[in-house]
Amino acid sequence: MPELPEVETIVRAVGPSLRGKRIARIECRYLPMLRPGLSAARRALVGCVVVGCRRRGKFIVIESRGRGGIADSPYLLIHLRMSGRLHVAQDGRAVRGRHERLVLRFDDGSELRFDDARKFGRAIVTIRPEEMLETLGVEPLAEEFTSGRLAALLHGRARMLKPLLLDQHVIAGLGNIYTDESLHRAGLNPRRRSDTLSPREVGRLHRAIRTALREAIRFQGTTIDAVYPGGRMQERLRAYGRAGSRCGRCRGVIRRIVVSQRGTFICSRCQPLRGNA
DNA sequence: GTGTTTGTTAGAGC
DNA sequence: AGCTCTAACAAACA
Repeated sequence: MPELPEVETIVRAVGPSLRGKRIARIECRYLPMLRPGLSAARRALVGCVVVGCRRRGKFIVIESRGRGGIADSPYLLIHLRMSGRLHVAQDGRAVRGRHERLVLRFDDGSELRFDDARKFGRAIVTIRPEEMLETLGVEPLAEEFTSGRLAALLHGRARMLKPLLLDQHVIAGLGNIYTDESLHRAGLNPRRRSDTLSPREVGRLHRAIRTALREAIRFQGTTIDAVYPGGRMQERLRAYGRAGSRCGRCRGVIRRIVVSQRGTFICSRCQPLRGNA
């Protein structure tokens, strides 16, 4: 479950080593993951040079350029979903992952490898990335994501906070971990209706989302066993995955509940549904 | 076997 | 009509 901080970490790690490389070959071992198909992907991308690698929500956006100039810039969009992993192998012969699905080989012999145990991940080749990305909501770390902007998003609908924050069309990048972390830091109950928050509460939530995400990026994300190894944020999570342990703020106990079919971790003391200013 | 995860979609309900 | 919620689904693993 790589979320915004994990995807950002991957982009920062992989992006610089991708730029300037020419795609020489594409192999795909699980065809349903690749749209619109392997032969179309090869036609579009082979021979192109990678010119950019960035993140939008939980998407990794790889921009390339062919010989044809500005009109000829195909994109590869990658979504890791639950179990996707991405890394660059400098030597094409280095050990392969156990669930390797897609490999871009570059003309210098290095490879970009997409490994995905559960096959939910997707790779999309397109010359119009906006079509995939324009339905995404605001970037929570962008300047435009102000407290006022969040207030409008919350007050404009009457939904429970948790499913609202998880909705990629509203805010792009939060998943189960950082939604729970943000709500805990803000002292808000995940079942709280979005249009009942006071301006102070909106401000707390705004700050909580941004600090939780920034801290997670600083610690290179949360290690999720074999799915996403390497980050150190799991040591700093305050609610997610901590059922039974004490809340670091109020000495309450973190409990696991289910909200909109998702496992949800809250402190029932400092995240009450009512009576919280 | 059971539970867990993401995002999309279909259908129900208000 | 439009919004919201729920269930189902894809698939693997501990």
